[in-house]
Amino acid sequence: MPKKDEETQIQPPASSRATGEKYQRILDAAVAVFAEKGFHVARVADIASKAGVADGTVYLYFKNKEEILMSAINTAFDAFVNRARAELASIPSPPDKLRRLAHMHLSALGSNRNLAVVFQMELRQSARFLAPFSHEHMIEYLGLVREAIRQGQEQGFFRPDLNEKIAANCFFGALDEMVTSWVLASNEYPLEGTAEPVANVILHGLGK
Amino acid sequence: MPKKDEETQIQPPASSRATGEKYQRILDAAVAVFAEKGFHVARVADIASKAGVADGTVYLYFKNKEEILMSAINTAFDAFVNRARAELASIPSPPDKLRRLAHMHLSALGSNRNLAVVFQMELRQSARFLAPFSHEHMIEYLGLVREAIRQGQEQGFFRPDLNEKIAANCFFGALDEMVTSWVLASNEYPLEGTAEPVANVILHGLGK
Amino acid sequence: MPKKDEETQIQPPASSRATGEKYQRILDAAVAVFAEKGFHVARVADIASKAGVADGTVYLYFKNKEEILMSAINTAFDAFVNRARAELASIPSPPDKLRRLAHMHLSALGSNRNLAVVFQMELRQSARFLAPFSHEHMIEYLGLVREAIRQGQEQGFFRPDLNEKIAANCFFGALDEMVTSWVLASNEYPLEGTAEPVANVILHGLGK
Amino acid sequence: MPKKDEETQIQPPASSRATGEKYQRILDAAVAVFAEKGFHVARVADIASKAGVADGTVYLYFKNKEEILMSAINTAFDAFVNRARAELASIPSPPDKLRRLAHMHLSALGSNRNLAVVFQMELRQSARFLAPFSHEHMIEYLGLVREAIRQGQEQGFFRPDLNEKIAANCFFGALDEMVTSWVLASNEYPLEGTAEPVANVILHGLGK
DNA sequence: TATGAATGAGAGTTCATTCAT
DNA sequence: TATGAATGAACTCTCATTCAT
Repeated sequence: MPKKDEETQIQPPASSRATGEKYQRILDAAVAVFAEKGFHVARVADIASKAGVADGTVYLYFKNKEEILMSAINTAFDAFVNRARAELASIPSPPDKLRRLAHMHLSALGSNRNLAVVFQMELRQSARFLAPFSHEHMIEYLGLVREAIRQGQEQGFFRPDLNEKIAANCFFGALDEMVTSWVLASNEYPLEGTAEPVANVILHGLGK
Repeated sequence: MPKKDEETQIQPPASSRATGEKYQRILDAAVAVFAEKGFHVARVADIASKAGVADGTVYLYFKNKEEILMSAINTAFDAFVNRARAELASIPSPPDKLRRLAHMHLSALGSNRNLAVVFQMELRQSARFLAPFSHEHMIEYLGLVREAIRQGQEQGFFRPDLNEKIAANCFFGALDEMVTSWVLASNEYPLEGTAEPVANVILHGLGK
Repeated sequence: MPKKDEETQIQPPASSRATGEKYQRILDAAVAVFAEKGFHVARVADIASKAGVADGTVYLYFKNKEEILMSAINTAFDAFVNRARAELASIPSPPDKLRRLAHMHLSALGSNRNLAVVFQMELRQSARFLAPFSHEHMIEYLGLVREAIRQGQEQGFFRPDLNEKIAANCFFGALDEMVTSWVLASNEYPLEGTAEPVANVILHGLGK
Repeated sequence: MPKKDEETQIQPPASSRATGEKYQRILDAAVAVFAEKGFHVARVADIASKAGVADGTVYLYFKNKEEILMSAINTAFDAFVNRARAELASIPSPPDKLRRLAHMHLSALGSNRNLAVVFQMELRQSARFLAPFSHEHMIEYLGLVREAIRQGQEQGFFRPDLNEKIAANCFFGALDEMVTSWVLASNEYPLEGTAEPVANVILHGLGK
């Protein structure tokens, strides 16, 4: 089980000031404000104010408002995909890989509600209208899923006739919907707790 | 097989039947513009221009920009849920109900790409930040799915230990991801064509 | 002798509203504000306020602040050069042409102090940093001067060994400096009144 | 013939002789940046960067951005007027004085294009909107010209009926226009080379 | 109903200047 | 002296909405 909080910690790029302390504060504030109001309604002044810096200071760390969102998404996504790839490498069984991914996915977003809100609410828009960089991450993530499914088919765990892309979408879509549902829910419950039943349904669905 | 094009036709409210033609033109233009630029970036002037009316005319039919989006979403959602409810009533087998829903879902959005884009890109935002009315539709739709699942459990088609809400999320999430994936794809393919394999995976996953 | 006030009237482009009334008010206000503060220090809000319109209204008539300045300069310059060309055509004697140009030059700017200030203070900058269009006018104007000088040389009025471009610069420079000097002077005096003595010096200087 | 390069060298005030080197570097950088972008568009950071110092360092030598421009203009103007006064004192003939001034004027600016650009583009603005100190220099310079003209009239070289101020403006205006024309020209040519013909025209114009 | 000119609040971004180090 | 991160006031331009015609 990964340490939850660090999982989704957003890290400053190497180019930043040594400490990155203010960078981090602005990024955290931005995620909170984006989560509360949505990217377009959020004002840079809100972010600065929440981060406890002057408006202009934001622009010492980020080129513009869009870059703040992109940084938040990309950093978290990057970290997640890298951790996921590393962990999967040490798991031989394809079904176990998917089960592990389900846990990681729901744990990562379940441990940082603001980030989860931003991912569920802004990621699709950003994939379409902002830098398509974030979409690359998505493709990479789905690539991990597809790889595991392919291996599962080869090793006889999953039905070989299933279209691998559709299967991956089912897996990802189910997890994604769990997060959306959790984000929109007013009552709090541990998101990762739903990983097993979801994995169960999908793995069973993929199996023979 | 449902008649595709009419499925997602947005209907004017009874009060403006007389002028329905212009109402409809504005709504269609709005969906196209929202699909192209996203709600926040779209300008009311774009919509008016695309609808071939003056800016001010838009406000004779809609209170404000937000109401245009809400009308588009609600009208389409309403129509879809009503049709879905009606169709499901005539299908006795719970698995067949879900299979039918998958077809309707993917057919409805697959037949109107602009509307699909708006649903996939704007619905979540609107559920959170705009009138939560659209979320009601979502709950209603998921209610249909849950009902079918519950019946399937009662009738022994599906595993009785599955949490019905989670199962519904898996079903809906898988379909939703197929649409998102289709919307973001550059190459064109018939969305409804993926209904069978997706239903297959999920139904198999729910089964014993 | 031309009617002074109409000489420097700035006219709206054909594309404008039929009346151009507001266009004209904004342009006049802009010239006054630019004259008072200089282009960069002048705020669009100053112009709008002085014109008695809302800030946004300015942008219904001009693309941006720079275009306001360019319009003011180009319109006045255009009108001047066209009038000058027309008048010169009816004057056979080259020295009389230059004498007439001196009067027109000083009369045009002497009848609209704000415009004169803008020309003397902003024209050079605009020639360098803004659209070089205004510089084209300058070249056109100097072309008229050079043409008259060339004719004067051919007809034996002026020394044939004088470089025509340098001679034109002397003529224009002398007039220009009279305007600058008049603009910077605190005491008021009729600018056109200096046309004769200036023309006298330069024409004498060009003569044999 | 004067030594060209030193002519327009900007000197630090006595108080900062010790650190004159950095003072000078900032001033030179400022002139270059002002010449390139114009005073208002130039950023202090540009100047600091070009001078190879930190932004804050600029403020150890100058009170503000405006003072940098004023210092550059005043220092160069001061040096020029002093040299001019000294040289004229040793020239007995009024026409020769003017001829010498023409050479000095065009040589001084012709030997430092950046400074020439700043003088031609920014001096008028600064005379009006910034410290009127630079205007004092102008009056002083024109005073030298007027003095020479007056002497020329008394000694019978120039027509006695000419208004001395207008005559001085013709002289200065012609030179000034030569500089402006040279600054705006894309092709390079030695500015001082135009001193003789210009002086020729004006002196002839002033003569009997 | 329909128009579209006019409004004016609002937000992102820049940059001269300061000051703790 | 020198630095450069931080500040925050200021300004251009946009656009949803209104209303006189």
